[in-house]
Amino acid sequence: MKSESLMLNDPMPLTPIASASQAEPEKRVRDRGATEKAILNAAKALLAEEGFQNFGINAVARKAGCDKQLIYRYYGGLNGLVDAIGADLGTWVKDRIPEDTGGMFLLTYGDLMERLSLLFLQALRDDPLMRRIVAWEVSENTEQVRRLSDARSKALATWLERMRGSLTPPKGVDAVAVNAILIAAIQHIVLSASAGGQCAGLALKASKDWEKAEQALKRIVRGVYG
Amino acid sequence: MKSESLMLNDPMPLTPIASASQAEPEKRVRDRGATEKAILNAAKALLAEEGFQNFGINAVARKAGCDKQLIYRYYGGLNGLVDAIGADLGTWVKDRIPEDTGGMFLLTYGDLMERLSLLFLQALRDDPLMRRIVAWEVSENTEQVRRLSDARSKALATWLERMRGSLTPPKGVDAVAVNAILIAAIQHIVLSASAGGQCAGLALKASKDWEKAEQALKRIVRGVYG
DNA sequence: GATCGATGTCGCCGCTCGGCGACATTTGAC
DNA sequence: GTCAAATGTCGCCGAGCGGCGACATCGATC
Repeated sequence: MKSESLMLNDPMPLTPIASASQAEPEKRVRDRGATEKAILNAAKALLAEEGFQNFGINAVARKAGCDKQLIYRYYGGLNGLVDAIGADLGTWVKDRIPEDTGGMFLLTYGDLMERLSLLFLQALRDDPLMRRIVAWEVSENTEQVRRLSDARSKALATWLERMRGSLTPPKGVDAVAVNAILIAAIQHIVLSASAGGQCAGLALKASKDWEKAEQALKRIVRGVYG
Repeated sequence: MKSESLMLNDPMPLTPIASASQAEPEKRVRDRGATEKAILNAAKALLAEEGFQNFGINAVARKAGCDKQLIYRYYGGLNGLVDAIGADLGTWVKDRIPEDTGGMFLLTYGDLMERLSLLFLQALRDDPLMRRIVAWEVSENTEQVRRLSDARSKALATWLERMRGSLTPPKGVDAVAVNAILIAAIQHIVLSASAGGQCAGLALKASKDWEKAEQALKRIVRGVYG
């Protein structure tokens, strides 16, 4: 309105909020795709950083630096946005499949499960979003969390499947049940550590604490699978 | 005000809420001790039934059938009330120590840990409040939850200590770390089952599902402790 | 019977939330 | 240039929250 000439290529257009005080928001100009991505990324970041407690329309919009109305328009509300996060979780698998076996030959199912356990432990430790989702899963049973949970368990299952290759568990062991317990253990250990820095009296802060935990985990895996 | 005679011994005094339509609240008449207990019980019940999500001053007061102001007066707010719940958790130990060993001689550390694992699993399955607290612990790291967490881990530690007796773990095994992982596994399995009826692809609804889980747990314990 | 502390009740405050209608601005097709 | 659709913005609504001040009622004591 206030300019009748040179309205194109304005080097620093109107910024409703002081431009230098904010960190990331990255100006977008009427680019729906970019805005959608910004919203999705904001949602993932918010969930990873703050947890599901303060996860809501208003908070996501604030973080994305856009109006919440856009979340309704583009994702149909929080549920749709959560679905989008879930869909995004599918990419987790590819990122977590190492090319080689770490210079180690996996000859037995025990070899495999030892390696998978440690890999999964490390992956969870490195992935705050995944951690928050796991914590969410055991805390609520709403439609939203169920969808996320489905996506996550599907991703986990295909990951395990891909890594398993052709190795089969020893006879006489209920591998599904045993592995479920191992996964449960890993998830809870990481969640506990992440929330309180310890689990059942075992400190989990320094890397030497984690070495102890990994050692114990290996012993357990070897105990069942040899 | 409207009665100048017979104001004592009124058979049904003023009930601000219809008396027969409510379930439990149990009329109290200016009995501070009873009111305090009612508030504490309401808080525990609310936490156990609804989880920590909707746990707040208003909800507790509603459930206790009293005014929220009393929670401030008697407990100094939610924090004090949570402390009271934590203190109450100490009684958990006594309730969970069986008199006999279930007709079984605990000769080795493996015998002991197998039994303790199954006992702990069952105890958690039977105790919704404990479950909610565990879920809370891995979801938040606030002052409130830290206090509850301390109380719970203390209770758990003394329980283990009492049950352990004079048995000692085998040499060469980091029992603290291994047991932390076992406890983590049990807690997460129960939480997962409670929230979604399954864990990592293992269904956990029917009692035969649980038998599988217990079997696997036993194998794992025996694997490390013999 | 008057008094006063203990106990219980009421209603307000400021805030955030999810949800949405109404409006402003830009872009692109014609 | 025109105009409609796409995109972004503003502000309202009803509800619930934690917190608390002010008030009502009861019971014991003198």
